[in-house]
Amino acid sequence: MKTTATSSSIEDYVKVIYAYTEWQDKPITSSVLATRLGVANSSVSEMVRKLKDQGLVDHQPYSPIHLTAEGLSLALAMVRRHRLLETYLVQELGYTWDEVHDEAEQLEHAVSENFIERMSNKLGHPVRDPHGDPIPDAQGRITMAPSHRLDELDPGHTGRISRISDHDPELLRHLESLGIGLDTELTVLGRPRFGAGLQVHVENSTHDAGPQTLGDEVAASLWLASVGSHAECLVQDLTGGSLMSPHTTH
Amino acid sequence: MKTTATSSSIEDYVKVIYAYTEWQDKPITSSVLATRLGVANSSVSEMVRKLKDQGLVDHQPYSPIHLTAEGLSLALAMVRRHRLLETYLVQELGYTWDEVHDEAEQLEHAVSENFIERMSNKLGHPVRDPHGDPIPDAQGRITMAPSHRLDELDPGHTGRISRISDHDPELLRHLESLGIGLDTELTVLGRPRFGAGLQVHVENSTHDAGPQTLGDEVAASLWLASVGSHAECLVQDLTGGSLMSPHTTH
DNA sequence: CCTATGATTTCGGTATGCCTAAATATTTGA
DNA sequence: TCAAATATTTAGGCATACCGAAATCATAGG
Repeated sequence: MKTTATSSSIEDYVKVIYAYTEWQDKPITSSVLATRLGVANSSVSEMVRKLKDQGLVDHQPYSPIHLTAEGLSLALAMVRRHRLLETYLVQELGYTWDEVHDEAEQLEHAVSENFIERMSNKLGHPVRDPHGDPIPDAQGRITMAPSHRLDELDPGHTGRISRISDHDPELLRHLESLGIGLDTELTVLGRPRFGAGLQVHVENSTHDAGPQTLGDEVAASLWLASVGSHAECLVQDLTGGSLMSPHTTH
Repeated sequence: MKTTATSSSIEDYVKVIYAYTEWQDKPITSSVLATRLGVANSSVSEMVRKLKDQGLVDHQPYSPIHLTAEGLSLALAMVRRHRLLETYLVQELGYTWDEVHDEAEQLEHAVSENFIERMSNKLGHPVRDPHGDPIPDAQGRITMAPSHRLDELDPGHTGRISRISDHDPELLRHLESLGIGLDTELTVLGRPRFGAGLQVHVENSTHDAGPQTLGDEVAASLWLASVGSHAECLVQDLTGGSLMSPHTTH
């Protein structure tokens, strides 16, 4: 397993490929990858060839792109970096939820393995970031309570919020004002007879304890873990050894 | 004052040019710059032309290189970043003196202005780093007690160590074992009749309190501030406003 | 079945920042 | 003073990573 040098571009490509399949399993296509990275399609074509040469992805021309075991390992290393950084920025430097993403995006390519492990240590080796996204351990293993998107649950389900999509900072602020955060206990009441949205009962609310209606977009951004299940489920493992260090051009 | 985009290479060039004149005043030459940056002379020639085009240096062909006011401003911003980062890594993440340099070298190009100011805030806005090197404030102003290199002082001088050159990590460890650190009180006794070295009396020593002999290299790595003088002297100022942000390619 | 449409790749080109080798300028000392 | 040694710059190239335009592939609809 020769660890070829990985540039920060390569790290970004691999990370985006991984991210696309984290919460659903269709593999990513060239054009989606281009959009997510903000580069031209032609740039992706070239880079994917390079990633393939380096053994980070499997790819047949005109087909979707899959990570190899080695690519997955690198992606998980980057995800670990990103989420530990976000957690650290919030807990140690007082960043707000919506400030951290861009900062972490830059830092993840610049910090050393030493830095990462010292951070993890200082934080007490957290297994999830401030949004509830799981943080892979140094071996690339991911642990997370089995969860479902709120908008896919039938009425009656009770559980605690285990993940909040961090795509829209505005939405994060909206949820805060509703008293909904990580680990908030919630019961799904159902969809109102007419009109949109999902009615839920927020348990711990410091606000009014009554039922609240969440917009469709909001409900699709929340994951619920059954309140009974304390099972932490090992979602991801890498056969063989420790996470590859991204080995940036230091 | 248009702030042209500065790459991390440009930041390095400007920082090294500045560093060369920080503790003596001969301007840096092309080949010294090349050595310090670890690049070929020809690369320096090209980059210096570019720095000149961007208004960061003054330079006539075949002559030494000077920073312009704008270049100085950028250099001070980078020095501020570097030294704050070193201080932070030592104080908050338990790095040792000799581990911090390379890490800070990478991070200084990646962190945002926001990150820097949050760090400075958390550290209580320190004015010097763990080696005693002054940290410019956000306006580029440097404050430091007037000091002299130990090997340039006449016998009888008493003062406290105000700076320790961080070039040789081994030397740092050696000093530690001698009980000499930042703010250690010291009296210069003189040079022994024959042979090399400088005899000093270490005041606060937790070790034996007798006179110790420092090698020439050691003595040249220590700066002493007179113990009476509590004057903090403003060494550097930038006419006009705040430090330019390096504005990395974020 | 076969074409039109959209997705993907290939083909020249650009910018950065580095290199070696060759040319040119400066300095030094015989 | 002037040639040899040294310092610096120019010239020609390379790698990375991007672009737009043109060519090629895949597939859905008629």
